[in-house]
Order: sequence, then C-alpha cells, then structure tokens
Amino acid sequence: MSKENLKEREIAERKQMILDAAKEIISLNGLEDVSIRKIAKKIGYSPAIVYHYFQSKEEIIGILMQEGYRKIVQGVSSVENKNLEPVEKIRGSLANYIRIALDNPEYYKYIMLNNSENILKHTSVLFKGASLEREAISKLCILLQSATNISLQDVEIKAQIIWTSTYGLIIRLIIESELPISQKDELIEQHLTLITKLIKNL
Amino acid sequence: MSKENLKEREIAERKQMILDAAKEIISLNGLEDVSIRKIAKKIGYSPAIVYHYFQSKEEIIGILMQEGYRKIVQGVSSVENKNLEPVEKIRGSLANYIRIALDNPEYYKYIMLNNSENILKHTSVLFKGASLEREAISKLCILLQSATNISLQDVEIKAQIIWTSTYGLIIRLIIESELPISQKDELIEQHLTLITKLIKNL
DNA sequence: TATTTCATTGAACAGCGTTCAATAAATTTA
DNA sequence: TAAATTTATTGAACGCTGTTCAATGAAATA
Repeated sequence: MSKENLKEREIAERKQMILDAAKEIISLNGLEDVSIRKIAKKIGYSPAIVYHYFQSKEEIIGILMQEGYRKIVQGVSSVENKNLEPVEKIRGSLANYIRIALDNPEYYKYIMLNNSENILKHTSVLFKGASLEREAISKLCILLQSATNISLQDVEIKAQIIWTSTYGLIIRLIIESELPISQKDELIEQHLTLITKLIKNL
Repeated sequence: MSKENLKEREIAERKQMILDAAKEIISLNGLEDVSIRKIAKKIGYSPAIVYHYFQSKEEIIGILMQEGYRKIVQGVSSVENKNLEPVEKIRGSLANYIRIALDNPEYYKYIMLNNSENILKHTSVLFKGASLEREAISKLCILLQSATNISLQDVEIKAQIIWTSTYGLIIRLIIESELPISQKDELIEQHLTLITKLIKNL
C-alpha cells in the first residue's frame, strides 16, 4: 500500500510536470502555441508519453483553464468581509472580478474557441446546472437581494444580466488590449457606476 | 481594354468561387473546419491554386468575416425610419443587432480567436480609429444624445458601455446556444429593459 | 529467477498551411 | 502564322500538428 501510494505520487508528479510545461508555454506564447511535441521537449520526454498520462491535448488545456478560472471567479467573493452597503459590496466584487479576469485573458479566448458540452459544464452562467460561474451568480444573487426588494426569481435573471454585461466589458478589453490603461480604467469605472446606479433604481 | 475587363471579371469569379466554397464549409461545419485543401477539393482545383488568388487562408477568412459583420452592424441603423421616441429607437436598434448577431455567431468566435492588429482595425469599439463598430457606436451616440441631456464626451463612453454590455449578452448566448429559446428571449428582453431604464435615469 | 506489469519510445498515419519548380494554356509580340 | 512571353495550374515537398501502436526497456510481482 505504501508502495502504491508512492507510485501514485510519482504519477501525479509526472502529470504535474506536463501541466506545468503546458502552463509555461501558455504564459509565454499563448494558448495557440501549445503543442504536444513542445510539451514533450520541455520535459525531456518523447511526445508519445504525454498520452500515457492524459487522454488528449484537450484534456490538458481543459484542466489548466478550469484551474485558472477558479481563481478568477473567486474574485467575486473576496470582498465579503468588509462592512459595506450591499450595493458597494457588489461593486467591489465586480471590480475584483474584472481586474483578475484581465490578468488571465487566455481563459476567455479558450471559451470562445471551444464550445463543446464539456466546457459548458463548468462555465455556464445561464443554465441551471452546477458550474463555477453558477457559484458566482449565486453570490451575486444573494448580494442583489440584500440590496433591493425584488422577488427571488427576478433577482436571478437580473444577476445574469449584470454578469453578462460585465462579461462583455472584459472581453472587449481583452480584444482591444492595446488600449491605454487610463481609458481602460475609465471604462471599468463607468461600467461599475452604471451598474450600481441601475441596482439602486431597480 | 475590354479583354482586360473580361480578365478581371474572370479573376473576380475565381476569387468568388473560393470565397463561396469557404463560406459553405463555415456554414456547414464551422470556422475551424475550413482548410485550404477542403476549399480546393470543393472547387475542383489543386490546393496550390488558392495561393494564386489569395495570400493566405487568413485573408480568405478575414474577408468573409468582415463581409458578414457588415450585415450585423447594419442592424443597428435599420429602425431609424420609424416615428419612435429616441429611447425606443435605441431599444429597437439593439434588439435588431442582437437578433442578427445570434444568427451569425461565427464572427464573434473569430474575433476572440484572432486578435491581430489587422482585425482590430475593423472591429474596434473603444479605439478612436475607423472601424465598422465605430459606425455603430456613432449611431448609438447620436441616438443617446437625443434621448438624454448629457454632454457629448459623456455620451461617447456611455454608448461604449451599452455596446460592451450588449456584446457580453450576445457572446454568452452564443456560447450557451443550447439554452431554450424562451429563456434566451427573456434574457434579451430583460437586457433591453434594464438598458432603457438606465438611459432614462442617466 | 521467471513472469507479468508498467513506462517509454520511434515510427508511422492523416491532416494542416505554405512554397516552388515544372508544366500547360492563353496572350502578346514579331 | 510562328515565336516569345505572360499567366494559370499542378505535384511534390517542407515542416508542422494530434494521435496511435507495436516494440523496447525497466521495474514490480510471483
């Protein structure tokens, strides 16, 4: 049993080697530059070995993207411990989310690139199933309900609209990444201001 | 001279053959399925001939995407002739835009996939330069100004926010395309309602 | 020690975008 | 009309991709 555990640990280490190599390529040259052969060269093995630890390139990228997106979404719930008005909590949460998202743009490219059912399971905002983004939406719903007096089912769809509108800002800022920082900040600021104004008049 | 014109027409026809073949592949199996070899097979020529009429696969896809997006953006200005309040005009324009966009999803995937400077030239919302989306933003600015009493420079950034938020809804609806139509429609309706409410309270 | 399991590899398959020298066809020139 | 020149078209190749598989080598088990 101890030997089995050791083996499992070694397997996990090999897997991590591969994931780390892929992660490094992504952070250096972006998602599209990742290839099995480059990963293999980076870890000093033959390309075929990758398929002994993972089923496909898709699986490797998928794991990394899911892992990365977990961090992004956690940004939404990292302002909770402050004594702010609910509306200001929402504003802070969204601001956090936007900032972290802009630091990790590859994930958003990946979602557009790859709209299989597999990825929908952990990124769906609109579906009812379990997903990372559903967690964020739920948080947003709770905050929204304490900020307004609307019914619970109305809160759901309004949270979705706020989420998708923020999503649009993030994607445009990623696409037009050469935009001056000052202009980016102004857009983010205006976005947050309009949303808080919207919530107050809900 | 008449022969030159004839020749040019023939060249244009060959080019169109290639573009049409690519367009057909896209509408059948999506952007990622387009390949020079498949285009060549479809038009009954050898793959190398494509490079006699176009510089690269990128150029072919780029032409098709720009062409397609022109139609989408035109949706914004196709409600103008009605006698509606400015706010309702905006609502109608955005509704048009969303509907047409959802019928042509490939373009949005392409933008995420391919963030070269080349594509930014005709898709930038935020930059000041000329682009298809700038036209749409300008239209939106004019409508916004007749609907509210805010300054011209404030109108610009608010139009951008409205545009990006709509952009986010479109992309989410494209990603989660399996969503029931009723739910899609409700999201669109809510989005438009919140935006009109926002404009009135601007 | 013999046997079975597991890790690792080289070679191959089928596809990709692209280039290029060679051929075939059409145009222009003499 | 015949020769020279331009243009259209192609087959073959280069280097890349993800993936598979039979063959090795090494380690664990019997």
